[in-house]
Amino acid sequence: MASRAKATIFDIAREAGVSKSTVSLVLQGSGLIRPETAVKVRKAIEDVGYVYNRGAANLRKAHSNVIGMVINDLTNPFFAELAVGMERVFQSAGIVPFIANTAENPVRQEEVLKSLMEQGVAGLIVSPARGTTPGAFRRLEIAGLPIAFAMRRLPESRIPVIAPDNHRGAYLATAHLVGKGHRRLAFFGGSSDLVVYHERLGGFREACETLGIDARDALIIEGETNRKGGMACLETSLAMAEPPTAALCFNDAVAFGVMLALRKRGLEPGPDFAVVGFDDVVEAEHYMPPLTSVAVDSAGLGERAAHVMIKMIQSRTTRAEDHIGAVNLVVRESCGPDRRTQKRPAPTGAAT
Amino acid sequence: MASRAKATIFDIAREAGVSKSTVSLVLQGSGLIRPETAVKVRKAIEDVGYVYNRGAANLRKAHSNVIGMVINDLTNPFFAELAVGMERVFQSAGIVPFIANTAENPVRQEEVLKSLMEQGVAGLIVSPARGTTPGAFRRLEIAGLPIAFAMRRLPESRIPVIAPDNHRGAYLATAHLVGKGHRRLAFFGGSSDLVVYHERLGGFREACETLGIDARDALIIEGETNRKGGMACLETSLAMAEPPTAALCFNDAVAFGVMLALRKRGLEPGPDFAVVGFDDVVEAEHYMPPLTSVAVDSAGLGERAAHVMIKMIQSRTTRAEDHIGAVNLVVRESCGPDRRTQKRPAPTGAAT
DNA sequence: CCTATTAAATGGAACGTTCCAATAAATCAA
DNA sequence: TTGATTTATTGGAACGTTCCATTTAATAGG
Repeated sequence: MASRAKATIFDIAREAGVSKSTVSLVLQGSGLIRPETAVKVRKAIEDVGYVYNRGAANLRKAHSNVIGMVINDLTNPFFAELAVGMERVFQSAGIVPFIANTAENPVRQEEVLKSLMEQGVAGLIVSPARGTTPGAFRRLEIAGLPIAFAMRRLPESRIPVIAPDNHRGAYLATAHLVGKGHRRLAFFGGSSDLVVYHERLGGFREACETLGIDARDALIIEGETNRKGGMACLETSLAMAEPPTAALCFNDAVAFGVMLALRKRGLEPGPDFAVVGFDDVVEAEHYMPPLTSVAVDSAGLGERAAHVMIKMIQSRTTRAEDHIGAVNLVVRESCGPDRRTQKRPAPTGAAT
Repeated sequence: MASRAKATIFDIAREAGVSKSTVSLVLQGSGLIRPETAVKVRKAIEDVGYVYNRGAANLRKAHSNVIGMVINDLTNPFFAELAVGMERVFQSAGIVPFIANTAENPVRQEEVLKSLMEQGVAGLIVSPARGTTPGAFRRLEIAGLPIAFAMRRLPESRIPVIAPDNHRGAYLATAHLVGKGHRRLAFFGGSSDLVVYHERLGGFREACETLGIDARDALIIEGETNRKGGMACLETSLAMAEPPTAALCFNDAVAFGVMLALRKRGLEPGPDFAVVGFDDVVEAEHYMPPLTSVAVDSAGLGERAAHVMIKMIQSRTTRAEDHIGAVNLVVRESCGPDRRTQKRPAPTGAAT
């Protein structure tokens, strides 16, 4: 109820019988003030119910202590993990991370970015929304604000990126399927407006080529990056003359959709059709059957991104090296051997 | 690279050949300035690469335009939904919501709250971390800051709450199980340091009583509110002399764990043991079998909470009515009839 | 006991806005 | 034309800090 006018350092000063400057000094933990004075002041701070006004302080101080994390989809545990990882390291560095969600909407992203700038953030970590225009960050760049991309990157941009090794992940997964004897491989889900898509698809293609598999474009089926998209992909693929026997999915959500659709058709994921996901979200382990997936350690990438940002801020630069995080294929039970090729002669050996 | 000293309204003023006051006026979209002047100024704003300093503005203005949303676990899609719902309405009200995660840690929560206060937020929406001490918000309350709790409440507190009707949800779910013929009902997961737990358990108990079921305390098994907790609960319950035939789970995660553990024992969730969850997260629909659960519409509650907050801010009050959101039981396939009681006479009718 | 040195505390200007009171310019009524 | 009114624009003070240059107090050196 009360809400009497907010207390300022002047109120503290009066209460403690010192000057405002002295109060400011103890607020900053300066060693210049006599311990007994500090105690006195701290008591006054408590008594008047003071809350520090960081906005006023930032008016004078060179840099603020808040950084913005702009996430494209907080609802996706995968990105939420990323945010949580970042938070962890920022917290222990005395930096306050504010999270904002763009809901995969570039317009919203623009607004959010503007707000964060106005708030005077010291840096920005962004997982850009799908459909972000290449120039969207140009203004922030020339303003000299440290920015890093996490998880996703923009087509042509000099902004440092912290992301998993999508290419290699896809390669590993594809090789795994080939090792199981599959020859008709599909790539399900995702769309070409995402750089990640090209990276993962690139790994898939390279693996096919290297291992002597014919990667027909017809089996590369774009789609939504969720369960629904996965279901749709499976349906179209099975309607083909020569349907695939296995699929690498753009992400786990797509993979779950594929498994759902298989079940609906009375097929058993694994024995009847091999599916591997990407991201290795927590549910992957608990699904029926447990999903083979490429683990990317998003929390770890978040931590990494936070460290990069801290370094950028400290060295007041806007440049940093990219960081490509290691991935590893977690083999579970969603990939049986190909029943057809099984009877045929041994698979071709892998080059490289 | 550049980062020449930040442009201020004075720079704009010089560039446009007007006074700083004029610039301030156009910045606020005042109707007092001549349109042509406004255009001139806006051009200058663009030219000098100006970014508004909200910190400086807040120094004068009564209230800021940012509100803080403090979430106990962003990793849980359930709470993430809540945040997303709030964001939606704040955005369209010109309010910038900053999300902070406490990771269910009261200490962290304290820090986060402090930061948000220092940042000068206009209000706070909080889903308090487990183990929050009753006095944790006392200071903020007496500071006269509008606060609302979402999803969770604190034992004794006058702060308004926006939460689902946990009691009724649990009642409905329990009645459903009884309707299926079950007589030995268990309540799995959760712990008594959560108010929500008491609410849900209360609904369970009331339903048992009303429907003439003997709710033995032995069958109320506390546990972690995740898959692991669910698995543990099932194990302990099956080790009993007279094990239950059905369970209401504290939330969906617990329910998933229960189903997992059933499978592991060669039992089929549904036919062999009925399980119902709470929250109705997205996976519930897609699980094997699809999980019967109490839907709470967290995004809707988030929107509601945001509206309440906006009203509190506008009417500069710290009081508001609680809002208890409707729930509804989504019946899917995880609850078969009790095989044992099936052969017995018809179940007792429900009173009330 | 006085001066030089160090330690503590202080006043004032500055940071980038908003808002009020005041001015200047334009319009109107007579 | 002149004063009254309205419309646009402006200077100055204030907001709550930090930081620098000073002042004051305490201590040491001779």
